[in-house]
Amino acid sequence: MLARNFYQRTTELVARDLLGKLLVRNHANGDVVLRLTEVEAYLGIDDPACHTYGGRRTPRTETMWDEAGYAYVYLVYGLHSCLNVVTVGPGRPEAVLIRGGVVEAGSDLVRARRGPRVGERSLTDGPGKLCQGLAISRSDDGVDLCPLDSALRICDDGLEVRENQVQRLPRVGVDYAGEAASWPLRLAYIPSELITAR
DNA sequence: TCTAGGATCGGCT
DNA sequence: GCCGATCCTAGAT
Repeated sequence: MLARNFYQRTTELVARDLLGKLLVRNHANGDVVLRLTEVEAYLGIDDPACHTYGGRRTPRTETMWDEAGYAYVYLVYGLHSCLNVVTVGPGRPEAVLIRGGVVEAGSDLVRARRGPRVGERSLTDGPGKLCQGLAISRSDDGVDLCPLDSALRICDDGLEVRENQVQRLPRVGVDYAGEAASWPLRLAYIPSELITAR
């Protein structure tokens, strides 16, 4: 279980340390556990790709301006939800977008939500897919991730992610942000069995 | 009010 | 690899 102070650090550090952690979703229909494998950092008012760039403060982004350790969920393209974790603290509207993970428990439930024809690999390998599979929607915006009984929380089961298992890549889908689109703020966790070169 | 555009996905070529 | 779906959000009028 990650405590508040885990999130009250620089966004890049939080993003790095979220890799390999477990996202736990409790729901009336059952629980789902997801191992986080891909995240993306959004650095607040100085980041042209971020929703709060230039100090923008709107009803949608209100959660980002508040305390760290809360879920910021928004809708993109009018149809997909995206889950973010708010970082740093009040007045510093930064966050980490959860882009992908691997289902560790509850795959039947995820499959039921994602559809029978969806392959194992594509169950939760994108921000919108992940939210659909875990039944995360706009109504989860502002949910506190820190309480032990939270319906949405992030746990540490002790898995260590070494530096050579972390891939740093440009962010996706933010070409409008100019040079900031190429900042290497997308972090991917490469499980050791997939690392061939060294 | 009105309008433009989007932190994506899945189907099709 | 390309393209359309789809509707909320933010900024302009």
